[in-house]
Amino acid sequence: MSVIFSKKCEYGLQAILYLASRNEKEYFSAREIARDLKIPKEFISKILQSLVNFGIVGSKKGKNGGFYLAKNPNKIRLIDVVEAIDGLDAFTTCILGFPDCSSDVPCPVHSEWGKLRTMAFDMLSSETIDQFTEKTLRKLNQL
Amino acid sequence: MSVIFSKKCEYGLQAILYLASRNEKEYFSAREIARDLKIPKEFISKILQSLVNFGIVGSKKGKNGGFYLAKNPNKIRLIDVVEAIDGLDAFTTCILGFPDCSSDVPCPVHSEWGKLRTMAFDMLSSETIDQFTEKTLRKLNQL
DNA sequence: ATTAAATCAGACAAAAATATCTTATTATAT
DNA sequence: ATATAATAAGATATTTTTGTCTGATTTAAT
Repeated sequence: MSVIFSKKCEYGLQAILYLASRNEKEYFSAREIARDLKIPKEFISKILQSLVNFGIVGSKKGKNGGFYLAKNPNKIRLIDVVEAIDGLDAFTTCILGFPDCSSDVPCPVHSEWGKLRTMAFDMLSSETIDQFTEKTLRKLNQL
Repeated sequence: MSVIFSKKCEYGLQAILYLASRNEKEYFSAREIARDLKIPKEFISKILQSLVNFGIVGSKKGKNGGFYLAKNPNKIRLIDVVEAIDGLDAFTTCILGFPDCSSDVPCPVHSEWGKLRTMAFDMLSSETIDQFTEKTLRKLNQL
């Protein structure tokens, strides 16, 4: 299957957008995030833990604890989340998997795809989470 | 890991480009394709078989047999190969995996990413294999 | 005719991604 | 103090993807 983000990364982005779009509480537990986004609880829990290690998300243990954004949403870029979860290999390695593809000895589709990939990277790099919070809220209300 | 094409699809595209760029023989065996492209023989064999079923590649059994392009390279679009191997789901399903994402109830990044994905789709749809044969030949000579 | 070399089909194996379970630790509410 | 509910960490299980093996059939060269 062709795919752009791994499931982990999809879920991570969803969770980040979820956290950013709700400010009625300080902490959101993995349980409620999982319920609302229909993601396995233990899985999203693991993903959030790794985002905690990257400093994007914060957590509080114990009863009534949970997760929260550790940074201002206007300081979190989509690419940061992608990098934390999936890494940036997809933006640097050869799109066709030719082992020795480089700018010097490019694979046949190198330059064409390079453009597209650069666009994707730039888009992810320029767009911050806060730009999507309204839209996310609207979306969550529909679920 | 974020990724655009599956390994199968990468290998399939590589093999198609390989076939299109060489015309010194009529048939190329899975063995030599695998050797030159450094792909496991049985794996590329399976992939080529599925491309045969889609009518993109033809095959001849028996000694000195092998695979060949069943169509003129200027009639084979990159998207055809992708579709045959990975399907087109990546171009239609929600990029963030929101289960109920649609144009009516779009996910937060729907329209932004929609543009990019449409571009990718258009690029793959407009580009045919013959446009890359020279480049592929150059690439293969370097291996 | 026989042998060698190829595709084809299907079963099997290994690795990676996704998902679940279990236990420990922490913090709040009662 | 105790019970409850949360994160954290690590082991385990399942599923999907990737890769391998075996045998059948086909074709050409010898």
